Amino acid sequence: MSRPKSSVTILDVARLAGVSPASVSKVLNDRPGVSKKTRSAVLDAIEKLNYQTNHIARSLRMNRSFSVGVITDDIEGVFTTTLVRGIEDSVREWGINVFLCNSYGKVELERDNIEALLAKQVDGLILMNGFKVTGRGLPAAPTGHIPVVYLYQYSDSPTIPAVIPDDVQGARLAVEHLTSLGHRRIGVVGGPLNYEAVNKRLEGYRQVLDEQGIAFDPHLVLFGEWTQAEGYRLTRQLLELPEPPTAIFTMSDLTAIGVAHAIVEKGLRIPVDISLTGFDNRFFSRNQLPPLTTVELPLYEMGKKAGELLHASIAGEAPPPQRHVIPCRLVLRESTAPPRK
Amino acid sequence: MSRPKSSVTILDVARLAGVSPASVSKVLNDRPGVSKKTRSAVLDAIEKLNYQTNHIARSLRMNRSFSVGVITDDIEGVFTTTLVRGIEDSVREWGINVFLCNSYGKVELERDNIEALLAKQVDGLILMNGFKVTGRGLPAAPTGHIPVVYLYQYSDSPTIPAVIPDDVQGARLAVEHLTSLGHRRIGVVGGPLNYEAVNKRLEGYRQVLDEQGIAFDPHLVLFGEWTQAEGYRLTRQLLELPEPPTAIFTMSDLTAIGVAHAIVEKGLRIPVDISLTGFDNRFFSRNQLPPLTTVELPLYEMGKKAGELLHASIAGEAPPPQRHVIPCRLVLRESTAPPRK
DNA sequence: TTGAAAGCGCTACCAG
DNA sequence: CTGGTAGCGCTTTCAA
Repeated sequence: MSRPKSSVTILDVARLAGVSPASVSKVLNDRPGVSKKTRSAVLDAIEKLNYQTNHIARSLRMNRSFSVGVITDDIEGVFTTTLVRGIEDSVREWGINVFLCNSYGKVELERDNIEALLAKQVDGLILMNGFKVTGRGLPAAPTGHIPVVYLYQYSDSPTIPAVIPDDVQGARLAVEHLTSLGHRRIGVVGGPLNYEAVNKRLEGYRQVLDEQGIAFDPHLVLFGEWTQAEGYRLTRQLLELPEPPTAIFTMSDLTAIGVAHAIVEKGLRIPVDISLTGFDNRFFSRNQLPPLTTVELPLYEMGKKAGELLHASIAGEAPPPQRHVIPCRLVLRESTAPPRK
Repeated sequence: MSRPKSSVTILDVARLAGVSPASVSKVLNDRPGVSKKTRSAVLDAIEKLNYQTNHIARSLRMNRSFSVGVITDDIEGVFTTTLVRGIEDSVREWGINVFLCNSYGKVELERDNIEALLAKQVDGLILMNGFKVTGRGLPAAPTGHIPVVYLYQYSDSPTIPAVIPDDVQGARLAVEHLTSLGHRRIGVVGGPLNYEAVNKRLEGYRQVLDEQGIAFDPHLVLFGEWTQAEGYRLTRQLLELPEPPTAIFTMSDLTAIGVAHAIVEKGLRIPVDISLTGFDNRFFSRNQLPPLTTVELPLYEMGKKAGELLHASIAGEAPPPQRHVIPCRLVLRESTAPPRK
């Protein structure tokens, strides 16, 4: 059960260098007040002994663990790993490691995870969500005095900053692209209306319409589940309109597959007869026939931002507790073209 | 920089309960040698003060951090998160948390990560891989005395146990299903031959052929990249054979999409004219037309097993340093049927 | 500039 | 069964 304690300590280094442990510590932490001579002696000894800091001891003393916790509702969610990669890349620069926990979206598990992470003395917490419907209030357990940030998750709490994609701007990107091509009748195949993201994207759509002087036609915008089947169903509806759209703005790449099926089935061609845009830039969208023009979510950047925010809070710089909105990017492929005359 | 140390310690508990810190510790750790009375007094005090163990202090004292490190080559790999979920679920039972690190497949980064994790005094390490070509030797940095296990990664090191899927058995599942349906000419669209998994799956294929008294026809088995395009290309080749196969065993679901394209393009129907099986059970395989019969990789179970193995090693039960092969599962859908007579 | 010493919160030994 | 106490490896204060 107990493990060998072979490791060399700061004391060993001090002895070899002929100085005190205090000086070694100063060198290790780049603190002032140590002579060139002492410094190099210490460095030599560290090298010679292959000394490695024991972070546990340091953590106990400093009351700071140099680790943060990340709790996700859905570790297998399609957006999760890119977000985590961003977090990891940003905090690693500060010598911080991340504990990853999965809560399966269960409150009790989130509570257990928070408590476990707190006991491990994490310096901060990121609560993350693949695709959450609406904003959320406080975490499932009190998080004490450590900073918390929400990632891909609207925050209802005034004290907790949230990092989210700019859904309004993302939608604008797609719709502006379509209008600039000359489209005036642009259909919308959206997700469920109880998603904040769906409302934001709708807002972006309407903004562009307004700016272009295009009247909003409610028959042209339909909402439903985030599925292929739903995309198919809604699109059939759209195509049966007396005056069908010449382009369709879809709010998810997965749904867009169903949209494409319905279009093709109707004997129409993409993009000649009808243009199509997706959202998310999932891996398969480049392999669609034709390759799908879509809006890329800034997942990696969001993860990085969340890490930076958390680090800033840990370092004491209170970040403005607000929404941090990260812009999306348009990925042009071959599913869009000017409308037929 | 320094944070408030509001936390209540074991000493506070001891004082309130009117006992010694030693007794509190015993209660906390379920150690024998404490009377019912003392025990309940302690429990009361813990409750009253809302005491939370400081794991850092405990770790320093016990030389054991109750955390393990997981290093992955590719955090965004399609198999990664399910593996991690398995690990997490298994080690959580033991009060262990996981540090997740991404090495991008770079040796230097793996080394840095190992060193950082060692400094954090992790109790063990799991090195994980999405889809690695062949076996690997030692980790990129010495791991000291802590146990290491490879996950989804063949091991060339006699001292490091590896958890891998049973590719032979998985292939057998698919091919036996096909032969039991009556197929005798079964084509193979495989991945690159330098992958261990590809060779194993080929072995499974040949085993079943042998058992069924079907002659191995080298013209029927083709290998190439793990892509859709390659599946398409190889299948066209297969279909131009003087005596084309009545079924195709594909070694990845992604490739199978290309295979299906080639079949349909040729005017053949799945499964009426030709049966098709995939491998991996990726999320999209159920949405193929027709839904794809495929072999599911036991990713979650593999993660669990790796966690268990690691925990056993940490607890001192030296695990047999060998391959731990986890069986696959056949997912029957609609892309397979008896051959036409 | 240096180092002696006091702990951080906990566990484990050992004497009562 | 109980509790006093040493000490895990480190940082930090403070006096020299």
